[in-house]
Amino acid sequence: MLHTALLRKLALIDRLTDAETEAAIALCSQVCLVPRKKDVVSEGTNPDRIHIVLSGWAARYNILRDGSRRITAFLLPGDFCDIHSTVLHRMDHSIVALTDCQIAFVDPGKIDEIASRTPALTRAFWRSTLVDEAILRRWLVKGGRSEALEAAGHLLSELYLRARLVGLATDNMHELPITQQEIADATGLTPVHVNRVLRKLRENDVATIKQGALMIHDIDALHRASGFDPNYLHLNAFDSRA
Amino acid sequence: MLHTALLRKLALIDRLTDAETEAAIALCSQVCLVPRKKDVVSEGTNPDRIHIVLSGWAARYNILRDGSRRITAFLLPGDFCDIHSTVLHRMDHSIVALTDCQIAFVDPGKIDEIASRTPALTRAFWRSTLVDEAILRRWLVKGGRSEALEAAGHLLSELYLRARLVGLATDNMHELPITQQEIADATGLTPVHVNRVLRKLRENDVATIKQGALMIHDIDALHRASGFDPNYLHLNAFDSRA
DNA sequence: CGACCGTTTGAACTGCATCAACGGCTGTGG
DNA sequence: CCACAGCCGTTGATGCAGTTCAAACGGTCG
Repeated sequence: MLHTALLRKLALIDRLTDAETEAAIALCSQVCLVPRKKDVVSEGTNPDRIHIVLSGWAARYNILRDGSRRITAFLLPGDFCDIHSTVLHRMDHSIVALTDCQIAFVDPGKIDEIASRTPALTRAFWRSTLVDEAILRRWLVKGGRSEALEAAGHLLSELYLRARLVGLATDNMHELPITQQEIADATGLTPVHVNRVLRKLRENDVATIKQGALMIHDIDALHRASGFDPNYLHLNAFDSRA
Repeated sequence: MLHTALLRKLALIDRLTDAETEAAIALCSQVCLVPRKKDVVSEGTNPDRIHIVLSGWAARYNILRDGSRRITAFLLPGDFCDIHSTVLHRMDHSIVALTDCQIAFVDPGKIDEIASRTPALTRAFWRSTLVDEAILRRWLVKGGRSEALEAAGHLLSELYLRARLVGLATDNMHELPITQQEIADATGLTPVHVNRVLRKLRENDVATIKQGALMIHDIDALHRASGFDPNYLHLNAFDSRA
């Protein structure tokens, strides 16, 4: 199903009733295809639709003054592109499809409507935004002049876990449809150095990227090498609530 | 007034009725003093209160594996410390008072109550979170291996503007009660290099930090040098709404 | 089969880190 | 009122992780 990933993600975040689940599915009624390399939303525009990734991978990015690109988030199936535009009027960054993507576009009014009718769903959206913020903080912590291997390893750890969460990964591998250039844009390294770091991971039998797939040989070693602690993804957010 | 900064900030974000303003003021009824260098909230805890900075400066931070500290946000008067804890159960970072601070602590239930009674205020809080997220993204963009002068200059530009917004700055100067070490922790540079960068700004008659105050001699030069574009702070968020 | 895109490897360079020391200001206790 | 301690800012010398430039290799698609 197209909306599987979204429901999986919401289910992880909060317990939803059948009615709320229905409401979430209803959001995905209008779908468009965005081909690889094309912007889903562009900087400076004020989109009149909220976008949700249903299939494929996308990325949030800014173009820097020197023309290079900085990726600030990877968007997997189930992720919102721009709830921001419900309240902030202008995109301060762009979103590009890294693979061919199926994107649901939703009338912002519908979100407002949900906000008033199904509070639990609102809380789930709200929570999902806060998790996005936590991920951003973690990227900031990992990016700031810490070692290149740590930054890249951490990114792989996060993507692997997030892919698993929405059902995109098996025990020790998943599709990783991103180039080394894109890993470089996300970590702030050069593609050349990303290549060397990935080679080291391969040589140490930690993880291998081949033909668009990530194979993890030793997840513990990967987590150790990159200081990865999944707590920041707040996966058990609702388990611990009364 | 203690709550002036909070009201100024909310007023910038959204037009509020008198009743909503009253509700915001009511949030600040319980205040405690947190002395400089003491944690307001600590990582790993699940605070049962939401905290709002009323006076003084605070910072969000994580301790890295090597023992160093990474600051991920500066909190000025009017800023929320941890709305997160309304929905996410566990702090994945700490918050420390950089100066002696007056902090309002609010029962999370009160926030929920406001959410149902005064939707405009809820939207203002929501929007303020999204601005925080935008600031994080910008830090990520500026931090990722761009030049040290750009990173430091951008931080000063942002702090100056944010200080002005809540009434803490005059035309070309404001109190900047943070050490070079703290600028280093925020930019991912070493204190030594921060010092050299600040010297360069001073020598070029761009900006000077002296005795806990930032004097800006040439704001345009500062913005140019650091590629600062205030748009990401979404200051005119509500002006452009219908 | 050629063109293109992404990956891989090498060689030389550099911005920032690291280590180390000193100077100035502030507060504190004798 | 002075002496000392501690914190913060400043400056110099050296080294390295990652950049930059350049070139070759392999798969894939029209």
